[in-house]
Amino acid sequence: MVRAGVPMQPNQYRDARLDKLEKLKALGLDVWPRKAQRTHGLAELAATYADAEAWPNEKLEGLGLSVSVMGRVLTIREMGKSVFAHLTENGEKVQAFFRMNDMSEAAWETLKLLDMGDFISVTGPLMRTKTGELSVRVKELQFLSKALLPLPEKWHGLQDKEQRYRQRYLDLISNGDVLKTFQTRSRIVSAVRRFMEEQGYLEVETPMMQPIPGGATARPFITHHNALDMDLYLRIAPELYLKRLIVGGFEKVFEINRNFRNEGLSQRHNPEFTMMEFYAAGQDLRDMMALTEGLVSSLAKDVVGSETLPWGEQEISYAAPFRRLTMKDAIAEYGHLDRHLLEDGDCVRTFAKAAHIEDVEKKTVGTLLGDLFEHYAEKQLIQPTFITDYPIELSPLTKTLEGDDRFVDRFELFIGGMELANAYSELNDPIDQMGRFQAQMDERESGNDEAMLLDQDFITSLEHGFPPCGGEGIGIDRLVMLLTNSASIRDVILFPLMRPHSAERGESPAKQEDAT
RNA sequence: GGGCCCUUAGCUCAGCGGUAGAGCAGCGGCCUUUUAAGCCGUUGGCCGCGGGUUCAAAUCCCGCAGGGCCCA
Repeated sequence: MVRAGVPMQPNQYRDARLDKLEKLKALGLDVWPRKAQRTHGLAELAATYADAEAWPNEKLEGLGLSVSVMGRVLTIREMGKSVFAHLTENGEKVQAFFRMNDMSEAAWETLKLLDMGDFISVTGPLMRTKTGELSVRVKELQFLSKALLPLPEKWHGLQDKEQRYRQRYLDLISNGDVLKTFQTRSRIVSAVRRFMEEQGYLEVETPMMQPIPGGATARPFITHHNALDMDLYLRIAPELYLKRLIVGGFEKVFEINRNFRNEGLSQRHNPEFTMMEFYAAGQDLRDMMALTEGLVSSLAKDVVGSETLPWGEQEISYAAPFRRLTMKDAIAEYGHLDRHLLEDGDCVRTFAKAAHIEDVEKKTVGTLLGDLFEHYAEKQLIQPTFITDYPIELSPLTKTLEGDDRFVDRFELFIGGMELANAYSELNDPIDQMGRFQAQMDERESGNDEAMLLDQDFITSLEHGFPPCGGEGIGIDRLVMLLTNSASIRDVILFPLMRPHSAERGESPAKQEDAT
Protein backbone atom coordinates (compact mmCIF):
# COMPACT_ATOMS: atom_id res chain seq x y z
CA MET A 1 0.00 0.00 0.00
CA VAL A 2 1.04 3.56 -0.60
CA ARG A 3 0.14 6.10 1.99
CA ALA A 4 -0.19 9.70 0.91
CA GLY A 5 2.84 11.73 1.71
CA VAL A 6 5.11 8.95 2.93
CA PRO A 7 8.20 10.09 1.03
CA MET A 8 8.06 13.53 2.61
CA GLN A 9 7.62 12.26 6.12
CA PRO A 10 10.85 11.97 8.00
CA ASN A 11 11.96 8.45 8.66
CA GLN A 12 15.20 6.87 9.70
CA TYR A 13 16.16 5.93 6.13
CA ARG A 14 15.59 9.35 4.66
CA ASP A 15 17.21 11.10 7.62
CA ALA A 16 20.32 8.92 7.45
CA ARG A 17 20.67 9.56 3.74
CA LEU A 18 20.12 13.31 4.06
CA ASP A 19 22.85 13.27 6.63
CA LYS A 20 25.22 11.52 4.22
CA LEU A 21 24.25 13.98 1.51
CA GLU A 22 25.30 16.86 3.75
CA LYS A 23 28.60 15.14 4.49
CA LEU A 24 29.29 14.71 0.77
CA LYS A 25 28.58 18.39 0.22
CA ALA A 26 30.85 19.28 3.14
CA LEU A 27 33.64 17.37 1.40
CA GLY A 28 33.24 19.82 -1.49
CA LEU A 29 31.80 17.27 -3.91
CA ASP A 30 29.34 18.13 -6.65
CA VAL A 31 26.60 15.77 -5.48
CA TRP A 32 24.27 16.39 -8.41
CA PRO A 33 26.70 16.73 -11.33
CA ARG A 34 25.38 17.69 -14.74
CA LYS A 35 26.97 14.78 -16.53
CA ALA A 36 28.18 11.31 -15.72
CA GLN A 37 31.77 10.28 -16.23
CA ARG A 38 31.59 7.25 -18.52
CA THR A 39 33.62 5.63 -21.24
CA HIS A 40 31.41 2.56 -21.68
CA GLY A 41 27.80 1.62 -21.25
CA LEU A 42 27.59 -0.95 -18.55
CA ALA A 43 25.77 -3.45 -20.77
CA GLU A 44 28.32 -2.92 -23.51
CA LEU A 45 31.13 -3.59 -21.09
CA ALA A 46 29.47 -6.67 -19.67
CA ALA A 47 28.84 -8.07 -23.15
CA THR A 48 32.33 -7.36 -24.51
CA TYR A 49 34.22 -9.01 -21.67
CA ALA A 50 31.63 -11.58 -20.60
CA ASP A 51 33.63 -14.58 -21.80
CA ALA A 52 35.81 -15.59 -18.85
CA GLU A 53 37.99 -17.88 -20.96
CA ALA A 54 38.68 -15.31 -23.65
CA TRP A 55 39.26 -12.65 -21.00
CA PRO A 56 41.02 -14.11 -17.96
CA ASN A 57 42.15 -11.74 -15.23
CA GLU A 58 45.75 -11.42 -16.48
CA LYS A 59 44.57 -10.42 -19.93
CA LEU A 60 42.08 -7.90 -18.57
CA GLU A 61 44.62 -6.31 -16.25
CA GLY A 62 47.12 -6.40 -19.08
CA LEU A 63 44.89 -4.26 -21.26
CA GLY A 64 45.99 -1.18 -19.36
CA LEU A 65 42.46 0.05 -19.97
CA SER A 66 40.74 2.36 -17.52
CA VAL A 67 36.98 2.42 -17.84
CA SER A 68 34.29 4.63 -16.37
CA VAL A 69 30.81 3.22 -16.06
CA MET A 70 27.69 4.52 -14.40
CA GLY A 71 24.95 2.57 -12.73
CA ARG A 72 22.59 2.28 -9.83
CA VAL A 73 24.05 0.59 -6.77
CA LEU A 74 22.00 -2.56 -6.16
CA THR A 75 24.01 -4.32 -3.46
CA ILE A 76 26.94 -3.46 -1.22
CA ARG A 77 29.11 -6.06 0.49
CA GLU A 78 31.44 -4.47 3.00
CA MET A 79 34.51 -6.36 4.14
CA GLY A 80 36.48 -3.88 6.17
CA LYS A 81 39.18 -2.53 3.92
CA SER A 82 37.53 -3.77 0.74
CA VAL A 83 33.99 -3.41 -0.54
CA PHE A 84 32.06 -5.06 -3.35
CA ALA A 85 29.03 -3.49 -5.01
CA HIS A 86 26.87 -4.41 -7.96
CA LEU A 87 26.01 -1.62 -10.36
CA THR A 88 23.07 -2.01 -12.70
CA GLU A 89 22.02 -0.26 -15.88
CA ASN A 90 19.50 -1.42 -18.43
CA GLY A 91 19.13 -4.79 -16.76
CA GLU A 92 22.86 -5.57 -16.83
CA LYS A 93 25.02 -5.90 -13.75
CA VAL A 94 28.72 -5.27 -13.28
CA GLN A 95 30.60 -5.52 -10.03
CA ALA A 96 32.66 -2.68 -8.61
CA PHE A 97 35.56 -3.71 -6.38
CA PHE A 98 36.70 -1.00 -3.98
CA ARG A 99 39.93 -1.60 -2.10
CA MET A 100 41.47 0.84 0.32
CA ASN A 101 44.93 0.47 -1.24
CA ASP A 102 43.58 1.20 -4.75
CA MET A 103 41.93 4.48 -3.83
CA SER A 104 42.90 7.88 -2.50
CA GLU A 105 42.15 8.43 1.15
CA ALA A 106 39.52 11.02 0.24
CA ALA A 107 37.77 8.66 -2.19
CA TRP A 108 37.81 5.90 0.41
CA GLU A 109 36.11 8.26 2.87
CA THR A 110 33.30 9.05 0.42
CA LEU A 111 32.69 5.33 -0.07
CA LYS A 112 31.35 5.22 3.48
CA LEU A 113 28.62 7.61 2.35
CA LEU A 114 27.41 5.25 -0.38
CA ASP A 115 23.97 3.68 -0.14
CA MET A 116 22.08 1.10 -2.12
CA GLY A 117 20.00 2.88 -4.72
CA ASP A 118 22.54 5.64 -5.38
CA PHE A 119 23.65 6.37 -8.93
CA ILE A 120 27.43 6.48 -9.18
CA SER A 121 30.17 6.33 -11.76
CA VAL A 122 33.27 4.30 -11.05
CA THR A 123 36.62 4.59 -12.82
CA GLY A 124 39.44 2.09 -12.92
CA PRO A 125 40.91 -0.93 -14.71
CA LEU A 126 38.93 -4.06 -15.50
CA MET A 127 39.66 -7.23 -13.60
CA ARG A 128 38.25 -10.59 -12.81
CA THR A 129 37.85 -11.70 -9.19
CA LYS A 130 38.87 -15.04 -7.70
CA THR A 131 35.45 -16.40 -8.53
CA GLY A 132 35.75 -15.14 -12.10
CA GLU A 133 33.38 -12.20 -11.98
CA LEU A 134 34.08 -9.24 -14.25
CA SER A 135 34.70 -6.21 -12.05
CA VAL A 136 35.98 -2.66 -12.14
CA ARG A 137 38.87 -2.15 -9.75
CA VAL A 138 37.80 1.26 -8.59
CA LYS A 139 40.27 4.09 -8.35
CA GLU A 140 37.78 6.94 -8.53
CA LEU A 141 34.19 7.20 -7.39
CA GLN A 142 31.76 9.87 -8.61
CA PHE A 143 28.37 10.39 -7.01
CA LEU A 144 25.70 11.08 -9.64
CA SER A 145 22.50 11.01 -7.64
CA LYS A 146 21.88 10.26 -3.99
CA ALA A 147 18.82 8.13 -3.38
CA LEU A 148 17.01 9.42 -0.32
CA LEU A 149 14.64 6.47 -0.06
CA PRO A 150 15.56 2.80 0.30
CA LEU A 151 15.04 0.13 -2.34
CA PRO A 152 12.68 -2.80 -1.76
CA GLU A 153 14.12 -5.99 -0.33
CA LYS A 154 17.03 -7.21 -2.42
CA TRP A 155 16.14 -10.90 -2.42
CA HIS A 156 12.36 -10.99 -2.71
CA GLY A 157 12.05 -7.74 -4.62
CA LEU A 158 8.74 -5.87 -4.56
CA GLN A 159 5.85 -8.34 -4.25
CA ASP A 160 2.83 -6.21 -3.46
CA LYS A 161 1.00 -5.95 -6.77
CA GLU A 162 -0.66 -2.70 -5.93
CA GLN A 163 2.63 -0.99 -5.20
CA ARG A 164 4.27 -2.61 -8.23
CA TYR A 165 1.69 -0.98 -10.52
CA ARG A 166 1.51 2.33 -8.69
CA GLN A 167 5.28 2.71 -8.39
CA ARG A 168 6.33 0.82 -11.49
CA TYR A 169 9.84 2.28 -11.31
CA LEU A 170 10.45 0.32 -8.12
CA ASP A 171 9.08 -2.80 -9.80
CA LEU A 172 11.45 -2.25 -12.74
CA ILE A 173 14.45 -1.72 -10.46
CA SER A 174 13.90 -4.63 -8.12
CA ASN A 175 12.19 -7.29 -10.25
CA GLY A 176 14.52 -8.14 -13.12
CA ASP A 177 11.94 -10.03 -15.17
CA VAL A 178 9.70 -6.99 -15.32
CA LEU A 179 12.29 -4.87 -17.09
CA LYS A 180 12.90 -7.77 -19.46
CA THR A 181 9.19 -8.07 -20.27
CA PHE A 182 8.92 -4.40 -21.17
CA GLN A 183 12.12 -4.51 -23.21
CA THR A 184 10.57 -7.42 -25.11
CA ARG A 185 7.40 -5.41 -25.60
CA SER A 186 9.41 -2.64 -27.24
CA ARG A 187 11.15 -5.11 -29.50
CA ILE A 188 7.83 -6.72 -30.46
CA VAL A 189 6.26 -3.39 -31.41
CA SER A 190 9.32 -2.43 -33.37
CA ALA A 191 9.32 -5.79 -35.19
CA VAL A 192 5.62 -5.41 -35.98
CA ARG A 193 6.30 -2.02 -37.59
CA ARG A 194 9.18 -3.47 -39.59
CA PHE A 195 7.05 -6.39 -40.75
CA MET A 196 4.19 -4.16 -41.87
CA GLU A 197 6.52 -1.79 -43.69
CA GLU A 198 8.13 -4.72 -45.48
CA GLN A 199 4.66 -5.74 -46.63
CA GLY A 200 4.22 -2.28 -48.15
CA TYR A 201 2.01 -0.75 -45.46
CA LEU A 202 2.37 2.92 -44.50
CA GLU A 203 1.91 4.01 -40.91
CA VAL A 204 -0.68 6.74 -40.43
CA GLU A 205 -2.30 8.56 -37.53
CA THR A 206 -6.02 9.21 -37.32
CA PRO A 207 -8.09 11.04 -34.70
CA MET A 208 -8.17 9.79 -31.13
CA MET A 209 -10.85 12.40 -30.38
CA GLN A 210 -13.89 11.70 -32.53
CA PRO A 211 -17.29 13.41 -32.78
CA ILE A 212 -18.91 10.00 -33.38
CA PRO A 213 -17.18 6.99 -31.81
CA GLY A 214 -17.26 4.24 -34.43
CA GLY A 215 -15.68 1.06 -35.68
CA ALA A 216 -16.52 -1.16 -32.72
CA THR A 217 -19.22 -1.87 -30.20
CA ALA A 218 -18.17 -0.46 -26.84
CA ARG A 219 -19.03 2.35 -24.46
CA PRO A 220 -16.80 5.39 -25.10
CA PHE A 221 -15.21 7.97 -22.83
CA ILE A 222 -16.68 11.42 -23.32
CA THR A 223 -14.75 14.67 -23.20
CA HIS A 224 -15.55 18.24 -24.10
CA HIS A 225 -13.90 20.78 -26.37
CA ASN A 226 -14.43 24.23 -24.86
CA ALA A 227 -13.69 26.53 -27.81
CA LEU A 228 -15.98 24.60 -30.14
CA ASP A 229 -18.36 23.84 -27.27
CA MET A 230 -18.80 20.28 -28.43
CA ASP A 231 -18.59 16.84 -26.88
CA LEU A 232 -15.95 14.54 -28.28
CA TYR A 233 -15.32 10.87 -27.68
CA LEU A 234 -12.03 9.11 -27.17
CA ARG A 235 -11.92 6.61 -29.97
CA ILE A 236 -12.97 3.02 -29.44
CA ALA A 237 -11.37 2.12 -32.80
CA PRO A 238 -9.71 3.93 -35.72
CA GLU A 239 -11.53 1.80 -38.33
CA LEU A 240 -13.81 4.31 -40.00
CA TYR A 241 -10.98 6.83 -40.47
CA LEU A 242 -8.55 4.29 -41.87
CA LYS A 243 -11.19 3.24 -44.39
CA ARG A 244 -11.60 6.86 -45.45
CA LEU A 245 -7.88 6.75 -46.28
CA ILE A 246 -8.43 3.74 -48.54
CA VAL A 247 -11.19 5.74 -50.26
CA GLY A 248 -8.65 8.53 -50.57
CA GLY A 249 -6.20 6.35 -52.47
CA PHE A 250 -3.84 4.80 -49.94
CA GLU A 251 -3.31 1.16 -50.89
CA LYS A 252 -2.10 -0.21 -47.54
CA VAL A 253 -2.18 1.61 -44.21
CA PHE A 254 -1.64 0.67 -40.60
CA GLU A 255 -1.90 2.47 -37.29
CA ILE A 256 -0.52 1.41 -33.91
CA ASN A 257 -2.01 3.41 -31.09
CA ARG A 258 -4.31 3.55 -28.12
CA ASN A 259 -8.02 2.80 -28.10
CA PHE A 260 -10.24 3.68 -25.15
CA ARG A 261 -13.21 1.68 -23.97
CA ASN A 262 -15.26 2.68 -20.97
CA GLU A 263 -15.63 -0.80 -19.57
CA GLY A 264 -14.52 -2.94 -16.68
CA LEU A 265 -10.98 -3.98 -15.87
CA SER A 266 -9.83 -7.58 -15.92
CA GLN A 267 -6.76 -9.66 -16.53
CA ARG A 268 -7.38 -9.12 -20.24
CA HIS A 269 -8.88 -5.61 -20.27
CA ASN A 270 -7.44 -2.19 -19.56
CA PRO A 271 -9.59 0.85 -20.43
CA GLU A 272 -6.82 2.20 -22.65
CA PHE A 273 -5.08 -0.43 -24.71
CA THR A 274 -2.88 -0.58 -27.76
CA MET A 275 -4.19 -1.84 -31.05
CA MET A 276 -2.75 -2.19 -34.51
CA GLU A 277 -5.31 -1.80 -37.27
CA PHE A 278 -4.48 -2.20 -40.92
CA TYR A 279 -6.27 -2.12 -44.28
CA ALA A 280 -5.22 -3.37 -47.70
CA ALA A 281 -7.12 -2.40 -50.86
CA GLY A 282 -7.92 -5.27 -53.20
CA GLN A 283 -7.47 -7.93 -50.53
CA ASP A 284 -9.87 -10.09 -48.58
CA LEU A 285 -10.03 -12.23 -45.46
CA ARG A 286 -7.70 -14.95 -46.81
CA ASP A 287 -4.95 -12.36 -47.32
CA MET A 288 -5.43 -11.11 -43.76
CA MET A 289 -5.09 -14.66 -42.45
CA ALA A 290 -1.88 -15.24 -44.32
CA LEU A 291 -0.40 -11.98 -43.10
CA THR A 292 -1.43 -12.69 -39.51
CA GLU A 293 0.12 -16.16 -39.48
CA GLY A 294 3.30 -14.75 -40.96
CA LEU A 295 3.46 -11.90 -38.48
CA VAL A 296 2.69 -13.82 -35.30
CA SER A 297 4.88 -16.80 -36.05
CA SER A 298 7.80 -14.60 -37.07
CA LEU A 299 7.50 -12.57 -33.87
CA ALA A 300 7.63 -15.76 -31.81
CA LYS A 301 10.62 -17.05 -33.72
CA ASP A 302 12.63 -13.87 -34.33
CA VAL A 303 11.87 -11.71 -31.29
CA VAL A 304 11.33 -14.30 -28.58
CA GLY A 305 13.42 -17.04 -30.13
CA SER A 306 11.11 -20.03 -30.58
CA GLU A 307 7.94 -21.05 -32.39
CA THR A 308 6.88 -22.97 -29.29
CA LEU A 309 6.39 -20.82 -26.22
CA PRO A 310 5.12 -21.48 -22.70
CA TRP A 311 1.71 -20.20 -21.67
CA GLY A 312 1.19 -20.84 -17.97
CA GLU A 313 1.23 -24.60 -17.54
CA GLN A 314 0.76 -25.11 -21.27
CA GLU A 315 2.72 -24.67 -24.47
CA ILE A 316 1.59 -22.83 -27.55
CA SER A 317 2.87 -23.58 -31.03
CA TYR A 318 3.06 -20.52 -33.23
CA ALA A 319 4.04 -22.47 -36.33
CA ALA A 320 1.91 -21.57 -39.36
CA PRO A 321 -0.64 -22.53 -40.56
CA PHE A 322 -3.04 -21.93 -37.68
CA ARG A 323 -6.18 -24.01 -37.25
CA ARG A 324 -9.35 -22.76 -38.96
CA LEU A 325 -12.79 -23.46 -37.55
CA THR A 326 -16.20 -21.96 -38.24
CA MET A 327 -18.05 -20.54 -35.26
CA LYS A 328 -20.70 -23.24 -35.44
CA ASP A 329 -18.12 -26.01 -35.70
CA ALA A 330 -16.34 -24.57 -32.66
CA ILE A 331 -19.59 -24.50 -30.64
CA ALA A 332 -20.35 -28.09 -31.64
CA GLU A 333 -16.85 -29.31 -30.89
CA TYR A 334 -16.26 -27.61 -27.54
CA GLY A 335 -19.89 -27.71 -26.37
CA HIS A 336 -20.25 -31.36 -27.44
CA LEU A 337 -23.41 -30.45 -29.32
CA ASP A 338 -24.86 -31.95 -32.46
CA ARG A 339 -23.55 -29.80 -35.31
CA HIS A 340 -26.68 -30.26 -37.45
CA LEU A 341 -28.95 -28.94 -34.70
CA LEU A 342 -27.08 -25.63 -34.79
CA GLU A 343 -28.69 -25.01 -38.18
CA ASP A 344 -32.06 -24.92 -36.45
CA GLY A 345 -33.03 -21.67 -34.70
CA ASP A 346 -35.24 -23.34 -32.08
CA CYS A 347 -32.48 -25.78 -31.19
CA VAL A 348 -30.03 -22.90 -30.83
CA ARG A 349 -32.44 -21.24 -28.37
CA THR A 350 -32.73 -24.47 -26.42
CA PHE A 351 -28.95 -24.82 -26.24
CA ALA A 352 -28.66 -21.18 -25.15
CA LYS A 353 -31.12 -21.71 -22.30
CA ALA A 354 -29.28 -24.85 -21.26
CA ALA A 355 -26.09 -22.75 -21.13
CA HIS A 356 -27.85 -20.20 -18.87
CA ILE A 357 -27.49 -17.39 -21.38
CA GLU A 358 -29.57 -14.35 -20.42
CA ASP A 359 -32.52 -12.91 -22.34
CA VAL A 360 -32.64 -15.78 -24.82
CA GLU A 361 -36.10 -14.84 -26.05
CA LYS A 362 -35.07 -11.26 -26.85
CA LYS A 363 -32.00 -12.21 -28.85
CA THR A 364 -31.59 -13.23 -32.47
CA VAL A 365 -30.23 -16.65 -33.39
CA GLY A 366 -27.00 -15.07 -34.62
CA THR A 367 -26.45 -13.25 -31.34
CA LEU A 368 -27.10 -16.48 -29.45
CA LEU A 369 -24.54 -18.31 -31.57
CA GLY A 370 -22.04 -15.66 -30.54
CA ASP A 371 -23.00 -16.18 -26.90
CA LEU A 372 -22.72 -19.96 -27.20
CA PHE A 373 -19.33 -19.61 -28.80
CA GLU A 374 -18.15 -17.43 -25.95
CA HIS A 375 -19.64 -19.81 -23.41
CA TYR A 376 -18.28 -23.07 -24.73
CA ALA A 377 -15.30 -22.45 -26.96
CA GLU A 378 -13.43 -19.21 -26.37
CA LYS A 379 -11.45 -20.11 -23.24
CA GLN A 380 -10.49 -23.48 -24.68
CA LEU A 381 -8.89 -22.09 -27.82
CA ILE A 382 -5.34 -22.24 -26.53
CA GLN A 383 -3.53 -23.09 -29.76
CA PRO A 384 -3.82 -20.39 -32.44
CA THR A 385 -7.22 -20.80 -34.11
CA PHE A 386 -9.01 -18.68 -36.69
CA ILE A 387 -12.76 -18.69 -36.01
CA THR A 388 -14.70 -17.80 -39.17
CA ASP A 389 -18.28 -17.34 -40.40
CA TYR A 390 -19.64 -14.86 -37.87
CA PRO A 391 -23.36 -14.03 -37.64
CA ILE A 392 -24.21 -10.82 -39.49
CA GLU A 393 -25.80 -9.27 -36.36
CA LEU A 394 -22.39 -9.18 -34.68
CA SER A 395 -20.60 -7.69 -37.67
CA PRO A 396 -22.10 -4.50 -39.10
CA LEU A 397 -18.99 -3.60 -41.13
CA THR A 398 -18.33 -6.91 -42.88
CA LYS A 399 -19.22 -8.38 -46.25
CA THR A 400 -21.57 -11.36 -46.15
CA LEU A 401 -20.48 -14.85 -47.17
CA GLU A 402 -21.11 -15.74 -50.75
CA GLY A 403 -24.41 -17.58 -50.84
CA ASP A 404 -25.41 -17.01 -47.19
CA ASP A 405 -26.26 -13.50 -46.10
CA ARG A 406 -26.88 -14.51 -42.48
CA PHE A 407 -23.13 -14.85 -42.00
CA VAL A 408 -20.16 -12.66 -42.81
CA ASP A 409 -16.60 -13.08 -44.04
CA ARG A 410 -14.88 -12.39 -40.75
CA PHE A 411 -12.39 -14.12 -38.52
CA GLU A 412 -11.22 -13.69 -35.01
CA LEU A 413 -7.91 -15.23 -34.03
CA PHE A 414 -7.87 -16.87 -30.61
CA ILE A 415 -4.69 -17.80 -28.78
CA GLY A 416 -4.34 -18.72 -25.12
CA GLY A 417 -8.13 -18.50 -24.76
CA MET A 418 -8.07 -14.81 -25.72
CA GLU A 419 -9.30 -12.89 -28.73
CA LEU A 420 -6.11 -11.60 -30.26
CA ALA A 421 -7.23 -10.34 -33.67
CA ASN A 422 -10.38 -9.50 -35.58
CA ALA A 423 -10.50 -9.22 -39.38
CA TYR A 424 -13.02 -8.63 -42.12
CA SER A 425 -13.52 -8.63 -45.79
CA GLU A 426 -14.67 -5.06 -45.44
CA LEU A 427 -18.19 -4.13 -46.47
CA ASN A 428 -17.82 -1.67 -49.34
CA ASP A 429 -21.42 -1.36 -50.54
CA PRO A 430 -22.69 1.99 -49.17
CA ILE A 431 -26.35 1.01 -49.50
CA ASP A 432 -25.83 -2.23 -47.58
CA GLN A 433 -23.68 -0.38 -45.03
CA MET A 434 -26.42 2.18 -44.47
CA GLY A 435 -28.89 -0.65 -43.85
CA ARG A 436 -26.53 -2.24 -41.31
CA PHE A 437 -26.21 1.08 -39.46
CA GLN A 438 -29.99 1.30 -39.46
CA ALA A 439 -30.19 -2.12 -37.81
CA GLN A 440 -27.66 -0.97 -35.21
CA MET A 441 -29.72 2.14 -34.52
CA ASP A 442 -32.76 -0.09 -33.95
CA GLU A 443 -30.68 -2.15 -31.51
CA ARG A 444 -29.78 1.01 -29.69
CA GLU A 445 -33.45 2.05 -29.58
CA SER A 446 -34.27 -1.24 -27.91
CA GLY A 447 -31.73 -0.59 -25.18
CA ASN A 448 -28.35 -1.85 -26.36
CA ASP A 449 -26.15 1.17 -25.65
CA GLU A 450 -23.16 -0.56 -27.19
CA ALA A 451 -24.75 -0.69 -30.64
CA MET A 452 -22.96 1.34 -33.30
CA LEU A 453 -23.84 4.92 -34.10
CA LEU A 454 -24.52 6.10 -37.64
CA ASP A 455 -21.57 7.97 -39.09
CA GLN A 456 -23.08 9.75 -42.08
CA ASP A 457 -19.77 11.19 -43.24
CA PHE A 458 -18.33 7.67 -43.37
CA ILE A 459 -21.28 6.55 -45.53
CA THR A 460 -20.63 9.52 -47.82
CA SER A 461 -17.00 8.44 -48.18
CA LEU A 462 -18.16 4.94 -49.19
CA GLU A 463 -20.49 6.48 -51.77
CA HIS A 464 -17.44 8.00 -53.42
CA GLY A 465 -16.19 4.46 -53.97
CA PHE A 466 -14.41 2.08 -51.59
CA PRO A 467 -12.55 -0.81 -53.24
CA PRO A 468 -12.68 -4.40 -52.00
CA CYS A 469 -10.52 -4.36 -48.91
CA GLY A 470 -9.16 -6.59 -46.19
CA GLY A 471 -8.92 -5.09 -42.72
CA GLU A 472 -7.82 -6.27 -39.30
CA GLY A 473 -7.10 -5.22 -35.76
CA ILE A 474 -4.56 -6.93 -33.54
CA GLY A 475 -4.46 -6.36 -29.79
CA ILE A 476 -0.87 -5.48 -29.07
CA ASP A 477 -1.07 -5.84 -25.29
CA ARG A 478 -2.49 -9.32 -25.57
CA LEU A 479 0.09 -10.22 -28.19
CA VAL A 480 2.79 -9.16 -25.75
CA MET A 481 1.09 -11.14 -22.96
CA LEU A 482 1.25 -14.27 -25.09
CA LEU A 483 4.83 -13.80 -26.24
CA THR A 484 6.10 -12.97 -22.74
CA ASN A 485 3.94 -15.53 -20.89
CA SER A 486 2.28 -12.81 -18.81
CA ALA A 487 -1.00 -13.78 -17.14
CA SER A 488 -2.33 -10.24 -16.76
CA ILE A 489 -2.55 -7.31 -19.16
CA ARG A 490 -1.32 -5.17 -16.25
CA ASP A 491 1.99 -6.96 -16.50
CA VAL A 492 2.54 -5.69 -20.05
CA ILE A 493 1.21 -2.13 -19.61
CA LEU A 494 3.75 0.06 -17.83
CA PHE A 495 1.19 2.14 -15.99
CA PRO A 496 -2.12 0.29 -15.84
CA LEU A 497 -5.17 2.23 -14.68
CA MET A 498 -5.52 2.23 -10.89
CA ARG A 499 -8.11 3.80 -8.68
CA PRO A 500 -6.48 6.50 -6.54
CA HIS A 501 -6.52 6.10 -2.79
CA SER A 502 -9.31 8.13 -1.22
CA ALA A 503 -6.81 10.37 0.57
CA GLU A 504 -5.23 11.26 -2.77
CA ARG A 505 -8.46 11.58 -4.67
CA GLY A 506 -9.49 15.20 -5.15
CA GLU A 507 -12.57 16.60 -6.78
CA SER A 508 -13.11 15.02 -10.19
CA PRO A 509 -11.48 17.31 -12.80
CA ALA A 510 -14.56 17.03 -14.97
CA LYS A 511 -16.66 18.43 -12.16
CA GLN A 512 -14.34 21.30 -11.35
CA GLU A 513 -15.16 24.86 -12.27
CA ASP A 514 -13.83 25.64 -15.72
CA ALA A 515 -10.59 27.52 -15.05
CA THR A 516 -10.65 29.32 -18.41
C1' G B 1 -22.55 -6.07 -10.54
C1' G B 2 -21.99 -11.01 -7.22
C1' G B 3 -18.67 -14.26 -4.28
C1' C B 4 -14.04 -15.41 -1.83
C1' C B 5 -9.33 -13.56 -0.08
C1' C B 6 -5.52 -9.76 1.27
C1' U B 7 -3.88 -4.93 3.89
C1' U B 8 1.21 -5.84 10.54
C1' A B 9 8.49 -1.96 10.49
C1' G B 10 11.28 1.00 4.30
C1' C B 11 10.68 -4.25 1.87
C1' U B 12 9.40 -9.82 2.36
C1' C B 13 6.45 -12.15 5.84
C1' A B 14 4.97 -14.69 10.87
C1' G B 15 1.54 -13.79 14.81
C1' C B 16 -5.19 -14.79 14.70
C1' G B 17 -8.44 -12.77 22.22
C1' G B 18 -3.73 -11.74 27.25
C1' U B 19 3.61 -7.39 27.09
C1' A B 20 3.69 -6.43 18.65
C1' G B 21 7.84 -10.59 16.16
C1' A B 22 11.62 -12.60 12.32
C1' G B 23 14.69 -11.98 7.85
C1' C B 24 16.46 -8.22 4.67
C1' A B 25 17.34 -2.93 4.98
C1' G B 26 19.09 1.07 8.67
C1' C B 27 22.52 2.53 12.72
C1' G B 28 27.37 1.15 15.77
C1' G B 29 31.46 -2.39 15.81
C1' C B 30 35.04 -6.58 13.44
C1' C B 31 36.70 -8.29 8.71
C1' U B 32 41.66 -6.31 2.04
C1' U B 33 38.45 -11.36 -3.47
C1' U B 34 32.70 -10.97 -1.55
C1' U B 35 28.05 -13.08 -4.35
C1' A B 36 21.13 -12.99 -0.35
C1' A B 37 28.90 -12.29 2.30
C1' G B 38 29.74 -13.55 7.60
C1' C B 39 29.97 -12.40 13.05
C1' C B 40 28.53 -9.13 17.55
C1' G B 41 25.29 -5.24 19.22
C1' U B 42 21.09 -2.08 18.19
C1' U B 43 17.09 1.73 16.34
C1' G B 44 12.54 1.44 13.95
C1' G B 45 5.13 0.20 14.48
C1' C B 46 -2.01 4.95 14.16
C1' C B 47 -1.18 -3.89 13.10
C1' G B 48 -5.27 0.26 6.05
C1' C B 49 -9.36 3.76 8.19
C1' G B 50 -13.93 4.22 11.32
C1' G B 51 -17.32 1.99 14.63
C1' G B 52 -18.80 -2.18 17.89
C1' U B 53 -18.31 -6.70 21.28
C1' U B 54 -15.04 -7.75 25.56
C1' C B 55 -12.02 -6.92 31.97
C1' A B 56 -8.76 -7.09 27.54
C1' A B 57 -8.82 -6.62 20.11
C1' A B 58 -3.48 -6.85 15.20
C1' U B 59 -6.62 -11.13 16.45
C1' C B 60 -13.97 -11.57 16.95
C1' C B 61 -18.31 -8.57 14.49
C1' C B 62 -20.11 -4.36 11.23
C1' G B 63 -19.04 -0.41 7.81
C1' C B 64 -15.60 2.17 4.53
C1' A B 65 -11.12 2.49 1.33
C1' G B 66 -7.46 0.23 -1.77
C1' G B 67 -5.82 -4.31 -3.98
C1' G B 68 -6.00 -9.59 -5.73
C1' C B 69 -8.58 -13.97 -7.63
C1' C B 70 -13.07 -16.31 -9.51
C1' C B 71 -17.96 -15.62 -11.72
C1' A B 72 -21.39 -12.32 -14.81
